[in-house]
Amino acid sequence: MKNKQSYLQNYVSVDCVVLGYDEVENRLQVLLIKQKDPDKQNVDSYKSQYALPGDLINENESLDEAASRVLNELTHIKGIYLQQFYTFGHPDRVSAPKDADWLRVHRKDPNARVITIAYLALVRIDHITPLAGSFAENTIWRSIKKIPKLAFDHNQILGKALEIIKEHPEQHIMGRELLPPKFTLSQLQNLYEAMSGLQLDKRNFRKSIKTADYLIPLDEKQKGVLHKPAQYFSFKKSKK
Amino acid sequence: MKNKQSYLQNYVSVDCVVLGYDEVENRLQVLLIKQKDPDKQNVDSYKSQYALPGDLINENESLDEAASRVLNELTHIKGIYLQQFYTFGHPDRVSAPKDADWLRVHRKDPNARVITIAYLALVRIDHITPLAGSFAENTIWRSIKKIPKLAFDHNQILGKALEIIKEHPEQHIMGRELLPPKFTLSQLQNLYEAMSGLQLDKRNFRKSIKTADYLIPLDEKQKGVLHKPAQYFSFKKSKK
DNA sequence: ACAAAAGTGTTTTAGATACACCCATGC
DNA sequence: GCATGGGTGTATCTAAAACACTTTTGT
Repeated sequence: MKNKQSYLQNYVSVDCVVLGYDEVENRLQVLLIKQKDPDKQNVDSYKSQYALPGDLINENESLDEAASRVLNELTHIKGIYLQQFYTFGHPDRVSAPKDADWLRVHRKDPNARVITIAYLALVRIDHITPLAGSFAENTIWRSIKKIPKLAFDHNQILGKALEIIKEHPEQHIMGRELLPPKFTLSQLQNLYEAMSGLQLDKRNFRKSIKTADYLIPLDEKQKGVLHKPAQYFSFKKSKK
Repeated sequence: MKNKQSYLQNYVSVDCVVLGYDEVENRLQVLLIKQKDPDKQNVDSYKSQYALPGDLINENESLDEAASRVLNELTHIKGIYLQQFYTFGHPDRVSAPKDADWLRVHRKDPNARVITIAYLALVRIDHITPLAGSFAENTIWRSIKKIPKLAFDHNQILGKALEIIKEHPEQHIMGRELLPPKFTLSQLQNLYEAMSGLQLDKRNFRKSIKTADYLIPLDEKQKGVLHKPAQYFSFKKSKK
């Protein structure tokens, strides 16, 4: 019987793709952290990079719990729904030269392989206020149209996340509080458009969302707008 | 800066859900291995169990490569397409009493956590002949309707795999050689039915698959059948 | 009165569903 | 001639797509 399993252990991390819906600009932004500069005296030529919030898992937590904890430690975001979507484990995924400095400072064994389970979350961008923590120097929202070069293989991870929400926008809208408790149908349509990247016809959109009966019409209208005021709606509570 | 990552390493494994389509019985079966009995003198009360083929990953292989290698080592199956579908990492996923004996024999640290990336493959059951290897004592095909109790959390992993193919049968049919190179439309319909678990109407099925143009009609018919001979078809080569 | 977004219906098209009989072959 | 599975068409329903004008408010 072979014994090759004896010492073959690996680092395991989680990475979080947090997409924030910016209703005003009608676009999705991704939450990135800027890696903290370590003491420059010790580490020459260190260049901090942007990265997805992510870190190694702890011993007695599930992967889902790890994702929540790590996101909280780096950005102080709490209580959002994170969904696992893919696992990245190429042997070289953290061994690009651009990442060497960070690893040298933050890992006992900078050359070790790291396998990462990627998570996806969608939030209202004005609903949470990230606050950098742990090794995050600060946090920023970046439009998904203008993604900088990220640490490790994070561009690839983000790309896969964006594919997923484009394919199934509807699955990521209900019950995620991406809109205020009371919203207009135009707001909802804008959200769908931002997620799918498509333009939708107003009448057809309204027909289709009324067929699927997500919505409760409210006895309340917009006020103070310089056009015909829109009716407000809210989501039905999930049927389960 | 915290250093908690220092020694926190984990075992990482891959597990393969290989589903074999049995055309004669028109059903899907899953490939299981029977864990090899170690020397009974040393390990009392060892009970071998059925399990999905899976093992720890090696150092310099990608996850996809690991899945192929592990499957080959345990069953001598080669060259089939394996697709990652979910990662299971609950801290207790390998710590049930039923699994303790196996771990004691096969792992340096039997209490260590193991995170596993699960893979899915679909094959023609008469197209491959598994041959047990490594710690597999033998291999068996079991109908997905009658799954025994499996090692670790493998029942859960298999359940998730079956959900996935039920939801998107069409994605797992093209280009997987689940049928002979020449096949009849009834054979194809049976395959869809086995994968989706649904009964389909013959005329409607034929209409829909001819709309989507997967198929090349061949100038060849069944021979020797005691009914009207069916025309053969083959798949178009993938368009890419 | 004008600007700005809200709101509203009909027609067309395509795809999904339901359904029943004749055909070619081997024995 | 009979048993067996192969093969075919139409009517209906539903969902998606295209498309333009009137309404209500604030200024």
